[in-house]
Amino acid sequence: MKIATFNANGIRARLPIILEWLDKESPDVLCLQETKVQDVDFPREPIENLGYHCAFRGQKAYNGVAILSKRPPEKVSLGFGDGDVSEEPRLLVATINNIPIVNTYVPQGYAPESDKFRYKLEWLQRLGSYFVRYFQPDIPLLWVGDLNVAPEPIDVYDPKGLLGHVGFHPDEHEALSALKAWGFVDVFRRHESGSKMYTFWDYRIPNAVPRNLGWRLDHILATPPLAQKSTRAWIDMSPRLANKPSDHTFVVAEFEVD
Amino acid sequence: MKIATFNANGIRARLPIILEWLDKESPDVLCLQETKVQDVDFPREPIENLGYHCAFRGQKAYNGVAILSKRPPEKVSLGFGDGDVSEEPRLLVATINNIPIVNTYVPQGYAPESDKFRYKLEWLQRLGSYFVRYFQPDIPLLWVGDLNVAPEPIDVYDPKGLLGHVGFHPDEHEALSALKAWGFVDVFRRHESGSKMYTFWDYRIPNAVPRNLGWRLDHILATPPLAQKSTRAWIDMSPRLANKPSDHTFVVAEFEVD
DNA sequence: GCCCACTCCG
DNA sequence: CGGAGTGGGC
Repeated sequence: MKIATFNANGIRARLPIILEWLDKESPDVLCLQETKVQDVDFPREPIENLGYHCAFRGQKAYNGVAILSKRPPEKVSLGFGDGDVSEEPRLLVATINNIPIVNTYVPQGYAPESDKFRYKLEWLQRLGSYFVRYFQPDIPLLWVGDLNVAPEPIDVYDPKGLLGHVGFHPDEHEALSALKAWGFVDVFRRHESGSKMYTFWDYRIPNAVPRNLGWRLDHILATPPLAQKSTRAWIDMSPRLANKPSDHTFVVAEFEVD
Repeated sequence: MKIATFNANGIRARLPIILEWLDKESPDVLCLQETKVQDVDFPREPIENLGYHCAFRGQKAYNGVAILSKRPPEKVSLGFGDGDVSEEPRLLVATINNIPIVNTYVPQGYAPESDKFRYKLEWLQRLGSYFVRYFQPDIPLLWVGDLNVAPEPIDVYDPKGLLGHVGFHPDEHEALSALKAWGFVDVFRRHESGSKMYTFWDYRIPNAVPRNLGWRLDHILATPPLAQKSTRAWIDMSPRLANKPSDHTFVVAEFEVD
C-alpha cells in the first residue's frame, strides 16, 4: 500500500499538481489538508475520473481535509466525536484495507503565548484522548497530515535560531512526544534517519526552496505493527518546484500489506 | 504592413495568448485595449524579448491602451490633447511607417439613458473633433480598436432583438456614421462584405462561442488612400478558443505599404 | 464569467 | 508570496 500526504494550500488552485501527481505516482491513498473549499465546491469530478474515491470536509477559505483512495473507504468519520459542533474541519478518518487512516491538519498556532497557540496544544491533547478512546497501539493505524510541528533539530533549517518559534517550540515537542509515546513510529525517519529533508518552505522567505530554508512539518506515522511493514518513505520535492506550487510538498510511504 | 487589434481584458491575464500570437503571426503592429494595468506593472520585458517596442498608458483595474510594434514608433501621443487631465487612458496614437495609428478603447456605455451612455456619445464626438483638428482624410491614417459599436445588422447575432441595446443603438450608429463620413473605410468589410463574423462573445452568455452569439465591436478603419492599399482583412477566432481567453479576439489587416 | 482591487491570513 | 473572499465593472 502506497500512501501520501500533502498540504495543498487550496485544492482548487492546486488541482493540476494533484491530478498530475496522482496520475504519475498512483498512490492507494492521498491525504490532503488545507483544501480551503466548501463541500459543494469540492472538485470531485476530475479526481473521480482518475479512479479515486473522495472523502472530504471543508469550509470557505480555511482548513479542510480530504482523503482520496482507489478503494472506497470502508468507514469514514469526521472530527473528534466529542460533540463540539463549532469544530473546524481538521480531522478526517477513513478505514481502507482495514487500516484506519487519521488525516489531520493540526492548527498552526500563530505565536507562542497566543490563544491560537494554546488552542493548538489543546487540539493535540484532544487528539491524544481520541487515539486512546478509539484505537490501540498494537493494531495497525496510520496518523498522517500537516502536524505543524518539526519534531527534531534536524527537521528545521536553523534549529538554534528557530527554537521557541511556532512549529519548533518545546511545548509542541512535548505534546508530540506524548502522542508518539502512546504508540506511533515516524515512518519517514525509520527509513531516512539522518537526512535533513523538509516538506514546507515559506512563500514569504525569498528563494526559500533553492536556499533550502524549510521545515519538516508533514508526517506519516504508524503504530508499530504497521510501521514494521513499511518498506520505503520519502519526500517528493518535484511538486514544490512546479508552477504555482503549494508551500508544502508530498510525503510518501509504502507498506507491505494486502 | 500587418496590423492587428485585440481587447485583451487584462494584459497580464492574457500574456500567454498575446505572446503566442505575436510569435505565430508576427504582425508589424498590435494595438491593445483594456490592458487594466498601471504603467509600472506593464509587462514590457516578455514583449520586448519578442522584438517589439511598447507604447502604453494604463491605470489600475480599468481601461488602458498599448501599441506594440516591430519598429520604434516615430511619434507617440496620448489622449485628445484638449487639456482634460481627468481623461481616462483610452486613446493612444503611434506613428509607424509614417502612418498615424489611432488606437481607441471607446467607452462601453453601460445602458442607454445612462450617464455612461451620454459619455460614450460625447467621447465619440470628441474623437471626431480630434480627427478634424489633427488629420486629413486624403492622407493615410488608421483608426483601430474596440469601438464598442456593432455598425450594421450583420454585425450582431440578433439584430432585431438587440436593436436599441448598448453597442447596437441608433445614437451610436449615428455617431459612428459621422466619424466614417469624415473619411474612414471599414477595412474588414472591404474584404469580407457579407460575412457574419464577430470579434466579441460575452462571457456571461453560456456557450456564446459555439452558439456564435457574438458582436463585431473591434475594428480596423483607414482613410481612403490607405484603405485602397489593404490586401486582406480577417478575424482570428483561435485566441477566443484558447485556454483562459479574453471575451474579444484579434482583428487583422494587411496593407501594401513600404 | 472573468478580470482586477482590496483584505485577511499564514 | 499566494491562497480565498468580497465587491465593482463590463
